[in-house]
Amino acid sequence: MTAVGTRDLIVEKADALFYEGGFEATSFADIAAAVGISRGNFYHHFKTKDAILDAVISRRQQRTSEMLDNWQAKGAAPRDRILSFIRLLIANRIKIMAFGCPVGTLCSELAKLDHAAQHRAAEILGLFRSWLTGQFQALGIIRQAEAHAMHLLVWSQGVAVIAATFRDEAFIRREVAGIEEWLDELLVAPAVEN
Amino acid sequence: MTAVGTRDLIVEKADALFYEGGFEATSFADIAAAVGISRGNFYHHFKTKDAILDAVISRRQQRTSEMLDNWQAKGAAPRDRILSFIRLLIANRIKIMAFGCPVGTLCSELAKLDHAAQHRAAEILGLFRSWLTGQFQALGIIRQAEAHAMHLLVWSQGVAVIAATFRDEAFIRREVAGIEEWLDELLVAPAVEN
DNA sequence: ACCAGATTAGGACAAATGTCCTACATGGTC
DNA sequence: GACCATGTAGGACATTTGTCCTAATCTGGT
Repeated sequence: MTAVGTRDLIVEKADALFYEGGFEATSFADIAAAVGISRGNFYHHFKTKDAILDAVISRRQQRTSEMLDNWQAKGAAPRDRILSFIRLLIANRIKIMAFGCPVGTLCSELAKLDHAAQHRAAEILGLFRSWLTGQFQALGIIRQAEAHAMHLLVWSQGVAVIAATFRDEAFIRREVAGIEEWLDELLVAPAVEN
Repeated sequence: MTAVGTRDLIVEKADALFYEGGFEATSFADIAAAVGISRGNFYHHFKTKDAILDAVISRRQQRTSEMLDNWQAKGAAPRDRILSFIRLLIANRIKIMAFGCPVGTLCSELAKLDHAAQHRAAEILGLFRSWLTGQFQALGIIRQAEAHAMHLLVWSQGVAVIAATFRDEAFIRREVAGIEEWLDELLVAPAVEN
């Protein structure tokens, strides 16, 4: 009926609530209140809480893919594409300082819960991993491409955890500058290293 | 009565359960079952769940302090002390691959819950931060000591998150080798950088 | 032998949880 | 106007949650 279906609205609100409060701590009632529908009505759209989580993960996978495709389509140099990834930390710094990385914290929580969906959540980080690997390969860095991609994931996830712990914006900017410096040093390194 | 008091046993078991399952997802019943006492008996030792969390955090603070003091007392070179910190990732790799870093994941969860104890949990990471800063200073690296300490925290937290997500032990070893390399490059850098 | 305090088991309690059912409203199709 | 699929509200349901009470048991000191 509505321009955006109720189902999509549920997934959108659930995504935000899972991010800001955690999956386990978010109840059906919380989501229903955020969407503005009755608790019972939920059952029509999602049979279980896990089904909502599944939809939330699918939505994140799709959005991530779209974002990466957009960066890819812009025709920018691979270096600039990698910088787009790094600067997500700056662009989302307010929420990161409050709740950490939406993907990293979800993966951590689902790992602890030993939840069936943990591998699907990990795939989101896998999308970044593959895409970053591709960027390094496009730069002629073949042998170490995957390791560099993993290192960027490590660095950004670490910044997110520490940023949420100490709530220090200057720290984020310092680390991001450090990542960019690291990247530029990589790109002028002799080809034999790659 | 027992060699180790019931209260201590509760804190110990709660600590493990919070780590392996998360604070929110762990119930009184879970802890009682792990300790082997009745649910009601809990109230005698801890009035609320938050009180248990408080005791767990205190215990972790104390254990962390003891560990850092031990490393300090061993008379090793600051470089070796820093290596002890880094190699925690190797020593605890099995649990880290399953549940992440006990401190980092706790801080992340409490941040999301906006829990009153989140700052006390952050103090545990603060202990590492101060201690690492002291090691760099002992190495004559003054101006950048704090930044280097923060960077080590970032790196190790990032490794923990990614290790728990992808469950890859070889990756952990590769990153730890990278951290050690980074450290050694730091220590041969011209003093003007410090 | 006795007692006071500490410790324990068992369960009560209201509130919240995820799940599920039924009845009503709405809007489009024959 | 009759019909049907879809969406919605309200609430039932058993279970679990954190919290709290009471009564029994244990222990160490006198």
